This record gives sequence, structure tokens and C-alpha cells, in this order.
Amino acid sequence: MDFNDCICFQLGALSRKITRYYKEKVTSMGLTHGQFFLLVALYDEDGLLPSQLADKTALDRATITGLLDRMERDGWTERRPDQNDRRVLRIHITAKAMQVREVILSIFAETNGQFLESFSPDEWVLFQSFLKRLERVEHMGNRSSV
Amino acid sequence: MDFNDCICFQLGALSRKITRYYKEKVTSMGLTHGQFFLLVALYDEDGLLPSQLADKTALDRATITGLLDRMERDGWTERRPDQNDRRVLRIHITAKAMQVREVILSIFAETNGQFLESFSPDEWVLFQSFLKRLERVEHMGNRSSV
DNA sequence: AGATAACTATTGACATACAAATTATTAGTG
DNA sequence: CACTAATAATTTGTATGTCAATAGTTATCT
Repeated sequence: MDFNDCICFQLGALSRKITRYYKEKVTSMGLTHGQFFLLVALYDEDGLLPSQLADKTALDRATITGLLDRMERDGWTERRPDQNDRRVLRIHITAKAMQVREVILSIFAETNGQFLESFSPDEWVLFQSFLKRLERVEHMGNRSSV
Repeated sequence: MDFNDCICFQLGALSRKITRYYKEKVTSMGLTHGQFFLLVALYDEDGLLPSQLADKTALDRATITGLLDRMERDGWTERRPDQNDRRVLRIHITAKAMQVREVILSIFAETNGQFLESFSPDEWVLFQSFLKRLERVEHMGNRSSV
């Protein structure tokens, strides 16, 4: 079996390539690739908990902690205590982040559109179903349930 | 546009999930996910240069350097100088690595087979073509040519 | 030959990414 | 109420992954 026919290798390589592509578009704004996506997730819904952000982005909680550390350092987000549950933090977007909201979201939509362009609607639906199939293979554990 | 419809996010999440799946299968052998794939690449062809391994695995050269450091530390590979070109290193598999060759390659093939199982041959060809399309979007830079 | 360009691998700095352990808090049970 | 579960976020340790800069070597070109 050829090394390059391995789906894990293929997906990893493609994912890294696309990551680099996004990176080019956001570094000028002082954002990393991961921070960019976390910001988009927060534009979608503000005030989420770190654990909810971990679920939403399919990342580990520890990864979210690190991301938030750096985003807070750079003034994009802030942690606010929750009134009802002192275990919990609410992550909120700062004014600085709100100012670039439209720019960020248009980069997000446009870049995704570039990928969508090379597919017909039917093909895209098919592609999505293929990805879902891969996700369901065997008992691949889900981080959020650990 | 919904966050979850972003192909970059989808591919990244799936890639991380598959990575964790492979990890479960190889940690018992004292290998990490990345070391496992580098080893498979070397079983495929021994004596490659770090730069060739970087091309083959679509990783940065600096990433390969780190991987080889740890694999050498653990006795899987060794760096040998090249007779004709002193800039160059040849990466060779050790006897320890050769002893587990069949086990590693069968894990590699079987796991990939689990993913293949949920596709018909036609679907798989189609899926491969979809991935290639994504790779070609715009001028996505290729690290190896930088 | 000598200057320069090209190429090799590495290093340093930084940012993900995750497992396991830890601290603090809340929920649930007797 | 006291004790145990469970939960939330973090810390620690390790491994990827990339970029920019560097040291050493070879190729090229005049």
C-alpha cells in the first residue's frame, strides 16, 4: 500500500495546507489561524464558556485555555466571572474585536467561498456526506465526552 | 454563514479526530502519531534525506528535524553522513525499527482499510478528486518550493 | 581561483494540540 | 449536614508545526 494513499496523511496534509492559506490572510491583522477561528466562533455567539468553545471548535479545553491567554494578552477577548456559578467563566469580545468584526467575517466567508466555488451544490452535499462517514468510522472517541 | 459549514474547520476537526484515532493504536509501541507516519515513509524507502522526508510527508523541514531528534533518541532511526555531499544526511532505519516493520505496516494498512470500508470504489475515486480540488484552490503556496 | 548564489540541515521563537494531574466549586447522596 | 460525584478551568509536560535566521557546503559564473 502506498504511503500517499493513506487518508489520514491526505487529510492532514490538506488541512495543514489550508491552515497556511488562512494564515496568510489574517497575520496582517495580528491574528493567528487558531485565534481567527476562535474569534469567529465568538462573533457567532458571545459569552460562551471555555468548555463550550472547546466543544464548538472540537479542540481540547487545555488548548482553549492557551488560546484565550494569548487573545486576552492581545486585547481580543476577556474572561468574566459568572454570577451564578463560580466555576464558570464567560468569554466576551472586546471593543477592539468588535471593530474588526465585519472584516474578519468577510475574510472568513470569502475564503470559504473560494473553496466552495470549485464544487457544484450536489457535489458539495456529497463531499459533506463523505466527511461525515469518515467521522463515524469505528469508535473514534469524542474529546468532549472524556 | 454558519461556523460549522466552514471547510477549513471541518477538515481540521476531522484531521485531529483521525490523528487521535491513530494515536490510540501506536502509543503502546512507544510511537507518537507523527513518528509512526515518518517510520512508514522510511519503510517505503530507506536512506532519504530530511528534505526529501519533508516533501514526502508535506511537513516543514524544521518539523522533520524535531521528529528525527526524538526518533533517534528512542532508537528508531539514525542520521548518516553522505559520502558525496557533506551538506546532506541520510536517514536510516535501525534494527529495532526493522523488527516491528510488519506490525507497523499492518496497523497502517488496517486502519486505512477501516476508513476505506465505508466507501465504494467509485465513491473513493470521487472523494480523492474532491480533495485534489481543494488542494488546488487559488495560489495556495507549497512549502517545499519556498 | 574567487565571489556569489543556491542548497542542506539546524536553531530559536512562537503557537497549536492533547493527556494527566490539580484546584476550586457545585451537585447529589446518604 | 457531611461526604462523595461531578464539573470547570487551569497547570504541567511533551510533541507537532511553522517561520525566519543561521552555519556549513556545494554549484555556478566570470
